[in-house]
Amino acid sequence: MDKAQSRVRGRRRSGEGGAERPAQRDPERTRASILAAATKEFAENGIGGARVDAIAERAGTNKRMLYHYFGDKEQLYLAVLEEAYIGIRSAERSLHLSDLEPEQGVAELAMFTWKYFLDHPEFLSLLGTENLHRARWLRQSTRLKELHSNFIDKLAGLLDRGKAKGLFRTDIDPLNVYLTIAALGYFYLSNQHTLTTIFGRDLADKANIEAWKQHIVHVTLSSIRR
Amino acid sequence: MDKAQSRVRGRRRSGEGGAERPAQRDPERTRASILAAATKEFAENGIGGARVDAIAERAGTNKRMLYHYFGDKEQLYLAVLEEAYIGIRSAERSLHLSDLEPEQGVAELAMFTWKYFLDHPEFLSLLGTENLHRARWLRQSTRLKELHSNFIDKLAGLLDRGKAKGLFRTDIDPLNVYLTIAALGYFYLSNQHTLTTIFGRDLADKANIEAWKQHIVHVTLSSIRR
DNA sequence: CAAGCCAGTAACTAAACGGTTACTTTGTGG
DNA sequence: CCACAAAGTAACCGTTTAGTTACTGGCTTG
Repeated sequence: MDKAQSRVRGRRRSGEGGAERPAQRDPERTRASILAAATKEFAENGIGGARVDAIAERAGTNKRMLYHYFGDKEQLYLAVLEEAYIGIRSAERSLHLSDLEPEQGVAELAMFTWKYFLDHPEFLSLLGTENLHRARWLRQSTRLKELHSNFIDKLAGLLDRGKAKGLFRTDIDPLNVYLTIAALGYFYLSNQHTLTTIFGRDLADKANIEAWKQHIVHVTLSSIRR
Repeated sequence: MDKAQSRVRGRRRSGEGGAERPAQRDPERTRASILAAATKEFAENGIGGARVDAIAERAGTNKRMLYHYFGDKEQLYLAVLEEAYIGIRSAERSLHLSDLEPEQGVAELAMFTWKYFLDHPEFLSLLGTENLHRARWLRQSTRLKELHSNFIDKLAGLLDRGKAKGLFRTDIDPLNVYLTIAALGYFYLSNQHTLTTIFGRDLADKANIEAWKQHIVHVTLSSIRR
Protein backbone atom coordinates (compact mmCIF):
# COMPACT_ATOMS: atom_id res chain seq x y z
CA MET A 1 0.00 0.00 0.00
CA ASP A 2 2.55 2.57 1.08
CA LYS A 3 5.15 0.76 -0.96
CA ALA A 4 5.46 3.54 -3.55
CA GLN A 5 5.89 6.07 -0.81
CA SER A 6 8.60 4.18 1.03
CA ARG A 7 10.26 3.42 -2.26
CA VAL A 8 10.79 7.12 -2.76
CA ARG A 9 12.70 7.52 0.46
CA GLY A 10 16.32 8.45 -0.13
CA ARG A 11 18.84 5.66 -0.17
CA ARG A 12 22.25 7.13 -0.10
CA ARG A 13 23.68 10.29 1.32
CA SER A 14 26.64 10.44 -0.99
CA GLY A 15 29.87 11.79 0.43
CA GLU A 16 28.92 11.35 4.07
CA GLY A 17 31.98 9.96 5.77
CA GLY A 18 34.15 9.12 2.80
CA ALA A 19 35.73 5.74 2.10
CA GLU A 20 35.88 3.87 5.44
CA ARG A 21 37.50 0.88 3.81
CA PRO A 22 39.47 1.41 0.60
CA ALA A 23 37.13 -0.18 -1.92
CA GLN A 24 38.96 -3.34 -2.86
CA ARG A 25 37.91 -3.69 -6.45
CA ASP A 26 39.43 -7.15 -6.36
CA PRO A 27 36.90 -9.84 -7.25
CA GLU A 28 39.18 -12.79 -6.49
CA ARG A 29 40.11 -11.47 -3.10
CA THR A 30 36.53 -10.65 -2.19
CA ARG A 31 35.33 -14.07 -3.31
CA ALA A 32 38.09 -15.84 -1.38
CA SER A 33 37.44 -13.78 1.71
CA ILE A 34 33.72 -14.63 1.63
CA LEU A 35 34.56 -18.32 1.20
CA ALA A 36 36.97 -18.25 4.15
CA ALA A 37 34.46 -16.44 6.33
CA ALA A 38 31.70 -18.84 5.33
CA THR A 39 33.92 -21.83 6.12
CA LYS A 40 34.37 -20.56 9.67
CA GLU A 41 30.74 -19.64 10.15
CA PHE A 42 29.38 -22.96 8.84
CA ALA A 43 31.97 -24.96 10.76
CA GLU A 44 31.15 -23.18 14.02
CA ASN A 45 27.38 -23.10 13.75
CA GLY A 46 26.26 -25.71 11.27
CA ILE A 47 24.11 -24.87 8.31
CA GLY A 48 21.04 -24.01 10.37
CA GLY A 49 22.94 -21.87 12.84
CA ALA A 50 25.11 -20.01 10.32
CA ARG A 51 24.07 -16.44 9.65
CA VAL A 52 24.45 -14.79 6.27
CA ASP A 53 24.98 -11.38 7.90
CA ALA A 54 27.70 -12.85 10.11
CA ILE A 55 29.51 -14.26 7.08
CA ALA A 56 29.41 -10.91 5.29
CA GLU A 57 30.72 -9.14 8.35
CA ARG A 58 33.52 -11.67 8.92
CA ALA A 59 34.49 -11.27 5.26
CA GLY A 60 34.65 -7.49 5.64
CA THR A 61 32.06 -7.05 2.91
CA ASN A 62 28.28 -7.13 2.74
CA LYS A 63 25.49 -9.52 1.88
CA ARG A 64 25.02 -8.28 -1.64
CA MET A 65 28.46 -9.51 -2.67
CA LEU A 66 27.81 -12.88 -1.11
CA TYR A 67 24.69 -13.33 -3.21
CA HIS A 68 26.53 -11.86 -6.17
CA TYR A 69 29.29 -14.45 -6.08
CA PHE A 70 27.51 -17.51 -4.72
CA GLY A 71 23.80 -17.25 -5.48
CA ASP A 72 22.35 -18.10 -2.08
CA LYS A 73 23.20 -19.54 1.31
CA GLU A 74 22.97 -23.16 0.22
CA GLN A 75 25.17 -22.71 -2.83
CA LEU A 76 27.70 -20.92 -0.64
CA TYR A 77 27.65 -23.85 1.74
CA LEU A 78 28.21 -26.22 -1.16
CA ALA A 79 31.19 -24.15 -2.33
CA VAL A 80 32.63 -24.33 1.18
CA LEU A 81 32.16 -28.09 1.31
CA GLU A 82 33.73 -28.59 -2.11
CA GLU A 83 36.74 -26.51 -1.18
CA ALA A 84 37.18 -28.47 2.04
CA TYR A 85 37.20 -31.80 0.19
CA ILE A 86 39.54 -30.47 -2.48
CA GLY A 87 41.87 -29.48 0.36
CA ILE A 88 42.23 -32.95 1.85
CA ARG A 89 42.32 -34.76 -1.48
CA SER A 90 45.14 -32.59 -2.79
CA ALA A 91 47.06 -32.93 0.47
CA GLU A 92 46.70 -36.71 0.14
CA ARG A 93 48.31 -36.56 -3.26
CA SER A 94 51.55 -35.41 -1.65
CA LEU A 95 51.76 -38.76 0.14
CA HIS A 96 53.92 -41.20 -1.81
CA LEU A 97 52.92 -44.52 -0.33
CA SER A 98 54.42 -46.53 -3.15
CA ASP A 99 57.95 -45.50 -2.15
CA LEU A 100 57.66 -46.92 1.35
CA GLU A 101 57.92 -50.30 3.05
CA PRO A 102 54.39 -51.62 3.76
CA GLU A 103 54.41 -51.14 7.54
CA GLN A 104 56.04 -47.76 7.24
CA GLY A 105 53.52 -46.74 4.59
CA VAL A 106 50.53 -47.59 6.75
CA ALA A 107 52.09 -45.72 9.66
CA GLU A 108 52.71 -42.67 7.46
CA LEU A 109 49.15 -42.69 6.20
CA ALA A 110 47.82 -42.90 9.77
CA MET A 111 50.04 -40.04 10.95
CA PHE A 112 49.25 -37.94 7.91
CA THR A 113 45.50 -38.37 8.41
CA TRP A 114 45.80 -37.58 12.11
CA LYS A 115 47.80 -34.45 11.44
CA TYR A 116 45.43 -33.30 8.73
CA PHE A 117 42.42 -33.70 11.05
CA LEU A 118 44.30 -31.94 13.85
CA ASP A 119 45.22 -29.00 11.62
CA HIS A 120 41.78 -28.68 9.99
CA PRO A 121 39.09 -28.80 12.66
CA GLU A 122 36.74 -26.93 10.31
CA PHE A 123 36.91 -29.89 7.92
CA LEU A 124 35.72 -32.23 10.66
CA SER A 125 32.89 -29.89 11.59
CA LEU A 126 31.75 -29.60 8.00
CA LEU A 127 31.74 -33.38 7.67
CA GLY A 128 29.58 -33.59 10.78
CA THR A 129 27.15 -31.01 9.44
CA GLU A 130 26.99 -32.67 6.05
CA ASN A 131 26.27 -36.06 7.59
CA LEU A 132 23.58 -34.61 9.82
CA HIS A 133 21.84 -33.75 6.56
CA ARG A 134 22.53 -37.17 5.04
CA ALA A 135 25.07 -35.85 2.55
CA ARG A 136 22.39 -33.83 0.83
CA TRP A 137 24.80 -31.33 -0.70
CA LEU A 138 27.72 -33.69 -1.26
CA ARG A 139 25.46 -35.95 -3.31
CA GLN A 140 24.41 -32.99 -5.47
CA SER A 141 27.97 -32.01 -6.24
CA THR A 142 29.21 -33.16 -9.61
CA ARG A 143 32.58 -31.52 -9.00
CA LEU A 144 33.29 -33.76 -6.03
CA LYS A 145 32.28 -36.94 -7.80
CA GLU A 146 35.00 -36.27 -10.35
CA LEU A 147 37.44 -35.63 -7.54
CA HIS A 148 37.25 -39.12 -6.08
CA SER A 149 40.85 -39.95 -6.13
CA ASN A 150 42.65 -43.17 -6.66
CA PHE A 151 43.48 -42.97 -3.00
CA ILE A 152 42.06 -46.35 -2.05
CA ASP A 153 43.80 -47.92 -5.04
CA LYS A 154 47.15 -46.60 -3.88
CA LEU A 155 46.49 -47.95 -0.40
CA ALA A 156 45.45 -51.29 -1.88
CA GLY A 157 48.78 -51.47 -3.71
CA LEU A 158 50.68 -50.83 -0.52
CA LEU A 159 48.71 -53.47 1.35
CA ASP A 160 49.22 -55.99 -1.47
CA ARG A 161 52.96 -55.57 -1.19
CA GLY A 162 52.64 -56.24 2.55
CA LYS A 163 50.56 -59.33 1.85
CA ALA A 164 53.08 -60.62 -0.70
CA LYS A 165 55.86 -60.23 1.82
CA GLY A 166 53.87 -62.23 4.33
CA LEU A 167 53.59 -59.22 6.68
CA PHE A 168 49.86 -58.63 6.45
CA ARG A 169 46.86 -60.92 6.57
CA THR A 170 45.55 -61.70 3.12
CA ASP A 171 41.89 -60.98 3.93
CA ILE A 172 42.28 -57.32 4.85
CA ASP A 173 40.26 -54.76 2.95
CA PRO A 174 41.83 -51.38 2.02
CA LEU A 175 38.67 -49.39 2.73
CA ASN A 176 38.39 -50.96 6.17
CA VAL A 177 41.96 -49.99 6.93
CA TYR A 178 41.33 -46.41 5.91
CA LEU A 179 38.03 -46.25 7.81
CA THR A 180 39.83 -47.51 10.92
CA ILE A 181 42.44 -44.78 10.70
CA ALA A 182 39.88 -42.08 9.97
CA ALA A 183 37.50 -43.28 12.69
CA LEU A 184 40.12 -43.17 15.43
CA GLY A 185 41.20 -39.67 14.48
CA TYR A 186 37.78 -38.24 13.75
CA PHE A 187 36.07 -39.44 16.90
CA TYR A 188 38.82 -38.33 19.27
CA LEU A 189 38.85 -34.80 17.86
CA SER A 190 35.26 -34.17 16.93
CA ASN A 191 33.91 -35.55 20.20
CA GLN A 192 36.65 -34.21 22.44
CA HIS A 193 34.39 -31.73 24.20
CA THR A 194 31.79 -34.19 25.43
CA LEU A 195 34.43 -36.82 26.16
CA THR A 196 36.57 -34.43 28.17
CA THR A 197 33.50 -33.35 30.15
CA ILE A 198 32.32 -36.88 30.82
CA PHE A 199 35.54 -38.74 31.48
CA GLY A 200 37.47 -35.91 33.10
CA ARG A 201 40.57 -36.27 30.98
CA ASP A 202 41.70 -33.32 28.88
CA LEU A 203 41.90 -34.80 25.41
CA ALA A 204 43.22 -31.51 24.00
CA ASP A 205 46.34 -31.86 26.14
CA LYS A 206 49.47 -32.06 24.02
CA ALA A 207 50.77 -35.25 25.59
CA ASN A 208 47.42 -36.97 25.15
CA ILE A 209 47.28 -35.90 21.52
CA GLU A 210 50.74 -37.33 20.85
CA ALA A 211 49.82 -40.53 22.67
CA TRP A 212 46.68 -40.93 20.58
CA LYS A 213 48.69 -40.60 17.39
CA GLN A 214 50.84 -43.52 18.53
CA HIS A 215 47.71 -45.37 19.52
CA ILE A 216 46.20 -45.01 16.03
CA VAL A 217 49.38 -46.35 14.42
CA HIS A 218 49.57 -49.24 16.87
CA VAL A 219 45.90 -50.20 16.54
CA THR A 220 45.96 -50.04 12.75
CA LEU A 221 49.13 -52.08 12.36
CA SER A 222 48.27 -54.70 14.95
CA SER A 223 44.89 -55.28 13.31
CA ILE A 224 46.36 -56.05 9.87
CA ARG A 225 49.47 -58.03 10.80
CA ARG A 226 49.52 -61.79 10.29
CA MET B 1 0.12 2.60 17.19
CA ASP B 2 -2.73 0.32 16.27
CA LYS B 3 -1.65 -2.03 19.00
CA ALA B 4 -4.67 -1.36 21.20
CA GLN B 5 -6.95 -1.91 18.30
CA SER B 6 -5.48 -5.23 17.29
CA ARG B 7 -5.51 -6.32 20.90
CA VAL B 8 -9.25 -6.00 20.94
CA ARG B 9 -9.78 -8.43 18.10
CA GLY B 10 -11.62 -11.55 19.17
CA ARG B 11 -9.54 -14.54 20.13
CA ARG B 12 -11.69 -17.58 20.18
CA ARG B 13 -14.86 -18.57 18.47
CA SER B 14 -15.94 -21.07 21.07
CA GLY B 15 -17.70 -24.17 19.84
CA GLU B 16 -16.72 -23.83 16.22
CA GLY B 17 -15.77 -27.27 15.04
CA GLY B 18 -15.80 -29.11 18.32
CA ALA B 19 -12.93 -31.20 19.69
CA GLU B 20 -10.71 -32.12 16.75
CA ARG B 21 -8.36 -34.07 18.98
CA PRO B 22 -9.76 -35.49 22.25
CA ALA B 23 -8.03 -33.17 24.71
CA GLN B 24 -5.55 -35.42 26.45
CA ARG B 25 -5.55 -33.92 29.89
CA ASP B 26 -2.52 -36.03 30.65
CA PRO B 27 0.50 -33.97 31.72
CA GLU B 28 2.96 -36.88 31.75
CA ARG B 29 1.96 -38.02 28.31
CA THR B 30 2.09 -34.51 26.90
CA ARG B 31 5.51 -33.87 28.40
CA ALA B 32 6.85 -37.19 27.14
CA SER B 33 5.44 -36.59 23.70
CA ILE B 34 7.08 -33.15 23.50
CA LEU B 35 10.39 -34.65 24.61
CA ALA B 36 10.19 -37.40 21.99
CA ALA B 37 9.29 -34.93 19.26
CA ALA B 38 12.10 -32.60 20.32
CA THR B 39 14.59 -35.48 20.29
CA LYS B 40 13.73 -36.19 16.67
CA GLU B 41 13.73 -32.55 15.63
CA PHE B 42 17.06 -31.72 17.30
CA ALA B 43 18.65 -34.92 16.03
CA GLU B 44 17.54 -34.26 12.46
CA ASN B 45 18.28 -30.55 12.27
CA GLY B 46 20.74 -29.65 14.99
CA ILE B 47 20.00 -26.94 17.50
CA GLY B 48 20.13 -24.11 14.98
CA GLY B 49 17.98 -25.89 12.44
CA ALA B 50 15.36 -27.22 14.88
CA ARG B 51 12.05 -25.36 14.83
CA VAL B 52 9.93 -24.89 17.91
CA ASP B 53 6.75 -24.92 15.82
CA ALA B 54 7.84 -28.19 14.22
CA ILE B 55 8.39 -29.78 17.62
CA ALA B 56 4.95 -28.73 18.81
CA GLU B 57 3.35 -30.09 15.67
CA ARG B 58 5.24 -33.40 15.84
CA ALA B 59 4.16 -33.73 19.45
CA GLY B 60 0.53 -33.17 18.51
CA THR B 61 0.31 -30.17 20.81
CA ASN B 62 1.18 -26.50 20.57
CA LYS B 63 4.01 -24.18 21.50
CA ARG B 64 2.44 -22.96 24.70
CA MET B 65 2.71 -26.42 26.28
CA LEU B 66 6.32 -26.69 25.21
CA TYR B 67 7.18 -23.47 27.00
CA HIS B 68 4.95 -24.52 29.90
CA TYR B 69 6.87 -27.73 30.52
CA PHE B 70 10.39 -26.83 29.47
CA GLY B 71 10.87 -23.08 29.74
CA ASP B 72 12.47 -22.33 26.39
CA LYS B 73 14.11 -23.94 23.38
CA GLU B 74 17.52 -24.29 25.02
CA GLN B 75 16.20 -25.89 28.18
CA LEU B 76 14.19 -28.29 26.05
CA TYR B 77 17.36 -29.19 24.17
CA LEU B 78 19.15 -29.78 27.46
CA ALA B 79 16.33 -32.06 28.63
CA VAL B 80 16.63 -34.03 25.38
CA LEU B 81 20.40 -34.36 25.81
CA GLU B 82 20.08 -35.45 29.42
CA GLU B 83 17.53 -38.09 28.54
CA ALA B 84 19.74 -39.39 25.75
CA TYR B 85 22.72 -39.80 28.09
CA ILE B 86 20.56 -41.38 30.77
CA GLY B 87 19.47 -43.88 28.12
CA ILE B 88 22.93 -45.15 27.27
CA ARG B 89 24.22 -45.09 30.82
CA SER B 90 21.35 -47.19 32.11
CA ALA B 91 21.67 -49.62 29.22
CA GLU B 92 25.35 -49.95 30.07
CA ARG B 93 24.41 -50.98 33.58
CA SER B 94 22.80 -54.14 32.22
CA LEU B 95 26.22 -55.28 31.02
CA HIS B 96 27.86 -57.56 33.56
CA LEU B 97 31.46 -57.48 32.51
CA SER B 98 32.71 -58.92 35.78
CA ASP B 99 31.05 -62.28 35.09
CA LEU B 100 32.92 -62.83 31.82
CA GLU B 101 36.32 -64.03 30.72
CA PRO B 102 38.50 -61.00 29.80
CA GLU B 103 38.50 -61.50 26.03
CA GLN B 104 34.82 -62.35 25.98
CA GLY B 105 34.09 -59.30 28.14
CA VAL B 106 35.86 -56.91 25.77
CA ALA B 107 34.06 -58.48 22.82
CA GLU B 108 30.71 -58.13 24.59
CA LEU B 109 31.37 -54.49 25.37
CA ALA B 110 32.31 -53.80 21.77
CA MET B 111 29.22 -55.53 20.43
CA PHE B 112 26.97 -53.89 22.98
CA THR B 113 28.28 -50.41 22.08
CA TRP B 114 27.91 -51.12 18.38
CA LYS B 115 24.35 -52.32 18.81
CA TYR B 116 23.43 -49.36 20.98
CA PHE B 117 24.78 -46.90 18.40
CA LEU B 118 23.03 -48.79 15.62
CA ASP B 119 19.69 -48.73 17.45
CA HIS B 120 19.94 -45.10 18.57
CA PRO B 121 21.00 -42.92 15.65
CA GLU B 122 19.43 -39.91 17.36
CA PHE B 123 21.93 -40.31 20.19
CA LEU B 124 24.82 -40.06 17.74
CA SER B 125 23.32 -36.98 16.11
CA LEU B 126 22.84 -35.27 19.44
CA LEU B 127 26.46 -35.99 20.36
CA GLY B 128 27.52 -34.40 17.09
CA THR B 129 25.40 -31.33 17.71
CA GLU B 130 26.62 -31.00 21.27
CA ASN B 131 30.25 -31.25 20.19
CA LEU B 132 29.73 -28.67 17.47
CA HIS B 133 28.89 -26.32 20.32
CA ARG B 134 31.84 -27.46 22.41
CA ALA B 135 29.68 -29.29 24.95
CA ARG B 136 28.10 -26.01 26.00
CA TRP B 137 24.94 -27.60 27.40
CA LEU B 138 26.51 -30.81 28.67
CA ARG B 139 28.93 -28.79 30.76
CA GLN B 140 26.04 -26.83 32.28
CA SER B 141 24.16 -29.94 33.29
CA THR B 142 24.55 -30.85 36.94
CA ARG B 143 22.30 -33.89 36.47
CA LEU B 144 24.69 -35.47 34.01
CA LYS B 145 27.75 -34.87 36.13
CA GLU B 146 26.18 -36.98 38.85
CA LEU B 147 25.38 -39.64 36.29
CA HIS B 148 28.98 -40.35 35.36
CA SER B 149 29.03 -44.00 36.02
CA ASN B 150 31.69 -46.32 37.24
CA PHE B 151 31.74 -47.65 33.73
CA ILE B 152 35.45 -47.10 33.15
CA ASP B 153 36.19 -48.66 36.55
CA LYS B 154 34.31 -51.80 35.58
CA LEU B 155 36.20 -51.98 32.33
CA ALA B 156 39.49 -51.43 34.18
CA GLY B 157 38.67 -54.42 36.40
CA LEU B 158 38.03 -56.61 33.39
CA LEU B 159 41.27 -55.53 31.75
CA ASP B 160 43.23 -56.10 34.96
CA ARG B 161 42.01 -59.68 35.09
CA GLY B 162 43.19 -60.08 31.50
CA LYS B 163 46.58 -58.61 32.40
CA ALA B 164 46.92 -60.91 35.40
CA LYS B 165 46.23 -63.92 33.20
CA GLY B 166 48.93 -62.76 30.80
CA LEU B 167 46.39 -62.26 28.00
CA PHE B 168 46.62 -58.48 27.69
CA ARG B 169 49.52 -56.07 27.52
CA THR B 170 50.16 -54.43 30.87
CA ASP B 171 50.36 -50.89 29.51
CA ILE B 172 46.86 -50.65 28.10
CA ASP B 173 44.61 -47.87 29.34
CA PRO B 174 40.89 -48.56 29.92
CA LEU B 175 39.77 -45.20 28.54
CA ASN B 176 41.77 -45.77 25.35
CA VAL B 177 40.12 -49.14 24.91
CA TYR B 178 36.67 -47.64 25.29
CA LEU B 179 37.51 -44.72 22.98
CA THR B 180 38.70 -47.19 20.37
CA ILE B 181 35.46 -49.14 20.47
CA ALA B 182 33.33 -45.99 20.46
CA ALA B 183 35.36 -44.36 17.69
CA LEU B 184 35.00 -47.28 15.30
CA GLY B 185 31.26 -47.46 15.85
CA TYR B 186 30.55 -43.76 15.90
CA PHE B 187 32.50 -42.83 12.78
CA TYR B 188 31.09 -45.63 10.65
CA LEU B 189 27.50 -44.72 11.47
CA SER B 190 27.59 -40.97 11.85
CA ASN B 191 29.63 -40.48 8.68
CA GLN B 192 27.99 -43.20 6.63
CA HIS B 193 26.31 -40.79 4.24
CA THR B 194 29.42 -38.96 3.09
CA LEU B 195 31.47 -42.17 3.10
CA THR B 196 28.93 -44.06 1.02
CA THR B 197 28.81 -41.19 -1.46
CA ILE B 198 32.57 -40.85 -1.71
CA PHE B 199 33.72 -44.44 -1.67
CA GLY B 200 30.77 -45.97 -3.47
CA ARG B 201 30.16 -48.74 -0.97
CA ASP B 202 26.80 -48.88 0.79
CA LEU B 203 27.75 -48.87 4.44
CA ALA B 204 24.11 -49.24 5.48
CA ASP B 205 24.00 -52.65 3.82
CA LYS B 206 23.23 -55.41 6.32
CA ALA B 207 26.23 -57.55 5.44
CA ASN B 208 28.60 -54.60 5.72
CA ILE B 209 27.13 -53.68 9.09
CA GLU B 210 27.65 -57.21 10.39
CA ALA B 211 31.19 -57.26 9.00
CA TRP B 212 32.00 -53.96 10.71
CA LYS B 213 30.84 -55.35 14.04
CA GLN B 214 33.31 -58.22 13.65
CA HIS B 215 35.94 -55.71 12.58
CA ILE B 216 35.49 -53.64 15.75
CA VAL B 217 35.86 -56.74 17.93
CA HIS B 218 38.91 -57.89 16.00
CA VAL B 219 40.63 -54.49 16.02
CA THR B 220 40.00 -53.93 19.71
CA LEU B 221 41.19 -57.35 20.80
CA SER B 222 44.25 -57.45 18.55
CA SER B 223 45.37 -54.05 19.85
CA ILE B 224 45.35 -55.12 23.51
CA ARG B 225 46.69 -58.67 23.29
CA ARG B 226 50.23 -59.38 24.35
C1' DC C 1 36.16 10.01 -23.91
C1' DA C 2 31.75 8.39 -23.11
C1' DA C 3 29.23 4.31 -22.55
C1' DG C 4 28.51 0.37 -20.39
C1' DC C 5 29.59 -3.11 -17.23
C1' DC C 6 31.04 -4.97 -13.00
C1' DA C 7 32.31 -4.39 -7.96
C1' DG C 8 30.47 -2.53 -4.16
C1' DT C 9 27.15 -0.26 -0.46
C1' DA C 10 23.30 0.18 2.69
C1' DA C 11 18.64 0.50 3.27
C1' DC C 12 14.75 -2.20 2.61
C1' DT C 13 11.11 -6.20 2.67
C1' DA C 14 8.47 -10.37 3.40
C1' DA C 15 8.48 -14.29 5.84
C1' DA C 16 9.88 -17.05 9.55
C1' DC C 17 10.99 -17.48 14.13
C1' DG C 18 11.02 -17.77 19.33
C1' DG C 19 8.30 -16.50 22.74
C1' DT C 20 3.75 -14.35 25.07
C1' DT C 21 -0.97 -13.17 25.92
C1' DA C 22 -5.66 -13.70 26.46
C1' DC C 23 -8.68 -16.84 26.87
C1' DT C 24 -11.26 -21.74 27.28
C1' DT C 25 -11.77 -26.37 29.05
C1' DT C 26 -11.74 -29.92 32.43
C1' DG C 27 -10.98 -32.62 36.41
C1' DT C 28 -11.08 -32.30 41.57
C1' DG C 29 -11.68 -31.22 46.53
C1' DG C 30 -14.30 -28.43 50.04
C1' DC D 1 -22.01 -28.19 42.78
C1' DC D 2 -19.10 -24.71 42.31
C1' DA D 3 -14.67 -22.57 42.78
C1' DC D 4 -10.15 -23.02 41.64
C1' DA D 5 -6.03 -24.67 39.58
C1' DA D 6 -3.83 -26.84 36.06
C1' DA D 7 -4.02 -28.23 31.04
C1' DG D 8 -4.73 -26.67 26.76
C1' DT D 9 -5.62 -23.48 22.48
C1' DA D 10 -4.62 -20.16 18.90
C1' DA D 11 -3.93 -15.63 17.78
C1' DC D 12 -0.58 -12.36 18.42
C1' DC D 13 4.03 -9.73 18.97
C1' DG D 14 8.77 -8.03 18.37
C1' DT D 15 12.90 -9.46 16.33
C1' DT D 16 15.73 -11.81 13.32
C1' DT D 17 16.65 -13.70 8.94
C1' DA D 18 17.47 -14.67 4.02
C1' DG D 19 17.18 -12.36 0.20
C1' DT D 20 16.36 -7.75 -2.91
C1' DT D 21 16.39 -3.12 -4.55
C1' DA D 22 18.12 1.17 -5.76
C1' DC D 23 21.87 3.30 -6.19
C1' DT D 24 27.28 4.82 -6.57
C1' DG D 25 31.68 4.71 -8.55
C1' DG D 26 35.63 3.12 -10.99
C1' DC D 27 37.80 0.50 -14.81
C1' DT D 28 37.84 -1.03 -19.50
C1' DT D 29 37.03 -0.66 -24.34
C1' DG D 30 35.10 0.66 -28.84
